[in-house]
Amino acid sequence: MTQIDGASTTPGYRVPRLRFAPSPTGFLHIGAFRTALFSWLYARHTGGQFIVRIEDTDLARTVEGAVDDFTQALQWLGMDVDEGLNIGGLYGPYSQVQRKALYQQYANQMIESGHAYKCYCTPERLDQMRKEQEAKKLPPRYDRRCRYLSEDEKAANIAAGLPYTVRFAMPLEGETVVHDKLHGDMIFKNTDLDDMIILKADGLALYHLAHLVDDHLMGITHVIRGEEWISSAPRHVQIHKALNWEVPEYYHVPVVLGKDKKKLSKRRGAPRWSEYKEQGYLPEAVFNFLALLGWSYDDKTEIFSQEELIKAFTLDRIGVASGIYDPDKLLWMNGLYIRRLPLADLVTRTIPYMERPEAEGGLPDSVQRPLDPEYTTRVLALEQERLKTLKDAAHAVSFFYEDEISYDNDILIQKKMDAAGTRDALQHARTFLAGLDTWEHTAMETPMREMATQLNLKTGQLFGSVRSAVSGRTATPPLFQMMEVLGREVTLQRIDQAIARLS
RNA sequence: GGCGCAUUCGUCUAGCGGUUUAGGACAUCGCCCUCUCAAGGCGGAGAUCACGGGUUCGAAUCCCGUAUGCGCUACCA
Repeated sequence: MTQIDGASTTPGYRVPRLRFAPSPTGFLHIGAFRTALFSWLYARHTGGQFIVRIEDTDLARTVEGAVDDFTQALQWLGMDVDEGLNIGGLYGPYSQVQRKALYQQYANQMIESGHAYKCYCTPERLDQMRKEQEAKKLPPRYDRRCRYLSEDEKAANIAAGLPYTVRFAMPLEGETVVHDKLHGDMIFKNTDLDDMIILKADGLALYHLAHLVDDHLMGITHVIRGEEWISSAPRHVQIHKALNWEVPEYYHVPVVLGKDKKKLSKRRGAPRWSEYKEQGYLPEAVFNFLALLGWSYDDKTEIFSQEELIKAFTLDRIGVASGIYDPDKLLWMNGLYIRRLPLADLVTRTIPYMERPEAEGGLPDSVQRPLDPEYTTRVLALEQERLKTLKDAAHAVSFFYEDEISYDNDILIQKKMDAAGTRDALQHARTFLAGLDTWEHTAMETPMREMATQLNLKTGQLFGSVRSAVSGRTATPPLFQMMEVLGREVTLQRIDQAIARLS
């Protein structure tokens, strides 16, 4: 295996190198990508590199398809990767199972230097020890039995071929300082740190060793990770010392909490990232929203394009307090991004949602696919500012496409009106509309306002009846523009049907 | 239990010793606009800056306690 020591081959100034290192143990929710986003933004802000590495040392929990899933997520969010699995790079491989020998090499090195030792304790003994400690209300911790094995005992264990793990020999006194750029210096007593396992009995490294070896070899300069790692950070600092390696800059960012104030997790109902795609959220809106989850620019700016974010993003403006993620605000932001979309983009991006089967939130199955892009452009022009998600469109505009609309007769009859009066009003409207020279909304409004006056109706009453007749709805885009798009034939036909319903 | 991190409107946040009667955004309420629904505009309500002590002429801002929340405490990451 040829490896390049990234940290030592580039003396002096190093281009920032940051990584996203998920473990493929499940499908990620958007909170998980927020940390990746910070790394990506900083890499792009500084002209550095963004690396993706798979932390797959836990074979038992590895989930099929997980790597594909987050690869797609990065793509969807527009986070391009400089090095990583399936892409390659100078510091590969980028999957930890393929780097097994490397971890063993450094573990051995530490055994030789006295910074680590082989532990022959069985899982059963460990379990029992933990139970006893808990019963005595003591902090559960390895009792370091194998650290003090005599040479004879060691030889006997080796001769017997006993399986072993490798543990890190933590300093027995003193303290460890973790320099964190967000939290400042965090000081830990070494007596609170135990001799954790760094190599499992099967020879594979644990996260504590593996991530650090990789970060070093891959020349990672800034480690941005969730604050759930703070507790183990002093252990990582100690391993760096034992290996005589430089500690990267740590940024422990707050976890994202759900409504229940617990760490966002799939088990607690946090949607997968793909849910947002499926529901018709725009990746640029999700990206913007995610960036604001624990990071802020100033006291007012919160809408940023990706380019603006790259320009504005600095690590020092990441906050330290955990925040509850607010789906309402994301929904608002998505609506805002939809409104700002050029119409042509909106159409091409919305049509796939509309063409989905009815059962999946698309238009009624009776509507012919594929949709006419030109007609749909005219339809969506009227609906754009009313949409919160792309998926909303199908329901909002279905009456533009249906041959038969169904509705309750009650909605035809407006306040302070009766069936006969409504029928009469619709008849007048029908006659007028049928006689128009050109079918343009600008030609409709003024005459119909006059008509309302003549009929002794409020415009709201007349327009409301016509609206319901033509759409089967009570909430629609502006009436005349809607009728223009529907066309004369459909409009008149639907008014006729409404009149028939009231007879 | 131990160790650690955090604590400004319901929520996200600005604030880094005096410019603050604590600013913005979402949500909420009201008004305006208006053919409905939105969008938009204007305005209201909403935070004794967790609490208690210090330091200082002066603290949301610095220090120390307490409380609460969260995280870690695996041959998981």
